[in-house]
Amino acid sequence: MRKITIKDVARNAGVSIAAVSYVLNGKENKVSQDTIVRIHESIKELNYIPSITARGLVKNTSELIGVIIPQTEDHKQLVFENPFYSEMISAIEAVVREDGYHIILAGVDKGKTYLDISTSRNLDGAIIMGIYSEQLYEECKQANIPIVLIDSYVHDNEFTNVGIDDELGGYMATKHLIDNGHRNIGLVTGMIRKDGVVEKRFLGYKRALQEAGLFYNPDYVFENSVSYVHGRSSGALIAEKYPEITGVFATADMVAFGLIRGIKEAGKEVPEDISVIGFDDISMAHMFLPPLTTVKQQIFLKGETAAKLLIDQIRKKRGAKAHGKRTHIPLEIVERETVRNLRGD
Amino acid sequence: MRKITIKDVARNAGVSIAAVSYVLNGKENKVSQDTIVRIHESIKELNYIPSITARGLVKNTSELIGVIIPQTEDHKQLVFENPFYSEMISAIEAVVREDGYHIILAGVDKGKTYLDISTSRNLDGAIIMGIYSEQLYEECKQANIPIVLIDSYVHDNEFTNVGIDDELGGYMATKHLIDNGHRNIGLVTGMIRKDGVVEKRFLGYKRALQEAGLFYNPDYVFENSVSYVHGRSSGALIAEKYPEITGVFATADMVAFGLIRGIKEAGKEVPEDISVIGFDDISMAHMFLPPLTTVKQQIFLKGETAAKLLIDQIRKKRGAKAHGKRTHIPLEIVERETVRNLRGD
DNA sequence: CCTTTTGGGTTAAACGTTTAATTAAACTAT
DNA sequence: ATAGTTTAATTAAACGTTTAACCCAAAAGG
Repeated sequence: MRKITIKDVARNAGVSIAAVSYVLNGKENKVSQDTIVRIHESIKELNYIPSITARGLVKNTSELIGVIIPQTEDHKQLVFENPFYSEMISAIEAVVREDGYHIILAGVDKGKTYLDISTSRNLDGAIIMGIYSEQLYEECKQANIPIVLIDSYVHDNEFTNVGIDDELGGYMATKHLIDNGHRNIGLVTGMIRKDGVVEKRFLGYKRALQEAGLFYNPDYVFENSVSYVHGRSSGALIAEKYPEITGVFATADMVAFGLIRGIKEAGKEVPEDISVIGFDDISMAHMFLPPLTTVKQQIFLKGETAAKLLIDQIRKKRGAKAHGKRTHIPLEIVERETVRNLRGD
Repeated sequence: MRKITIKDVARNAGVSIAAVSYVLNGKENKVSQDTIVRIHESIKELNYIPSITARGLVKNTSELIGVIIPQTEDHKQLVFENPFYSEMISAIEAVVREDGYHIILAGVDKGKTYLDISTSRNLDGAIIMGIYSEQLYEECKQANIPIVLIDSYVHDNEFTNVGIDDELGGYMATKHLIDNGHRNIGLVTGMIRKDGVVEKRFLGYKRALQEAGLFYNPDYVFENSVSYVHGRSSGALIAEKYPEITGVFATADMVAFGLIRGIKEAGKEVPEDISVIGFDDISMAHMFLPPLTTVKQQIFLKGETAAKLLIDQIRKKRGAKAHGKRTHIPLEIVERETVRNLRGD
């Protein structure tokens, strides 16, 4: 059966197309009460659903929001190993749905660039999670739609940022270990890239050490990828070769899980022999055994905040562009069972 | 700066709009070699990117694929607690991207129904995960686009199904326990609904019991939600009140995690006192401590398969509609450390 | 009673494409 | 040289909306 269009409704109600469009758009001062109800009846009767596509063409909108998330190395899959992203997406979807937007999920490929997606799809806005090449940010500017960056430290007035104070987070984690009497503290982490979130956490780690008058030992930082496997091998390594290390800060919960596994495989116990503190508080953290002590970032709130800021910006399009604003979601230590208090002994 | 359209390209290349469109669509027999290159040059020069929206209007396509996933009870969030879905989505996105499609992610709300989304967005196809109300399936038929259902047992020739043999899975899990010498076997599971996946697994559980000449004891099935918390409370309950139970089949890994926690909290050990087998093999299963023995379903393959089938159907639109086909992804037990062999003793 | 305003409606252009129909020129074959 | 065919281009309608511009009748103001 043919698709019903505004034309059918108009005919059915015995009015012009324009009249229908006016009531669809709530411009009710243009139409008499009588016809309004007549039109509504026809809409119901015919089960008419307007085409967002057609509307988009003339209004130059799409009611679509792009969500760009990191991909695996081979550019094949979206990086969902870390549930972190899913939780955030869930939050984003929830808020944009309220305003009739949908999210389109995409990785950015070699061939199709971000700009391609944005302009060909006529995105109304985009949320970009993670860190990418300079080129991508350039493209974003050209795309000329509201964009909010999550967990990125590019400082450009074009973009709104939401994230956490990673330096503080690193500091808090390390300090928590120190406060519990640890003095030789390892750091296991992904690649420390200039202006990346892990660099900030690393900086926080160093600050806490310094503040406590502890010596920063580069040998104690195990830098590779933010992954379970890196955690696991580092755990084994630490347990076997660094008996003096009593506490380790893993810059992501996933890493912490691997770390604990590695430590146990090497015959030591957590937290009896080695304490571990993670970062993120993904939902798995409290389910893990032993339940993971970690720096909690409110993932859901983060996604929600990003989405709200984006919607705001889309709304007042040419209004006050929220220039280079950066919102920080608060952090908090959640103590569970992987950090031992050396002081109490 | 204004958006560049096909018109600009045409002007720049000194040809008609139609000519440009023809080369864009590879109908190169309609255009001379000379002009083809001239047009390509203009495209490059102006950085022209075609509007999918506009094209969609005339071709009646959107190059958009809807992915419907379950929501939390309150209909607020997408159900991402279970990483299961994220993994599948990642797979789906990967394959549809190859063909230039994007996925739009949505929960189905009270207000906006599935049909609304589908027709207003002019979806080219949809993948629906999980089980919904009759009404939704009715709407789907009316929408009249290719649809593939993942993990659903609605039998209707309109839909292509991909899933696993849940009955067999339940059987395999239970049999594995039996083969390891267990005789009193608990089942902890979500609500057993007619024609739902958990019902099938439950049926498999009973079949394995029966086949082994074991008595089916309704008291041994702990039916509630597929969630960590349900697992946890059931674990405590089993450990405390059912000393005769030595093995438990949890119908989802998430549940198994909770189960193990509950058992340990009640002072018993896994697998020494009670063995546990899960279902799914989400990536967390091998990271868990102890690593979880489970029935592995190839989640990624499942998503991939669904996506491929959908694309196929979209392609040969009016061609052979893959009528009511059901594809089963193979299952396999992966033995890790939560099932104890009682026989060897 | 004439002019202006207002309410309620319609017409038609525009959004950026695709594609059927048409035309014009250049070849082919006789 | 003529008719027929092929090639390469253009024109214009169509897709489903929105919205500025226009129109007319009735009400309001003077």
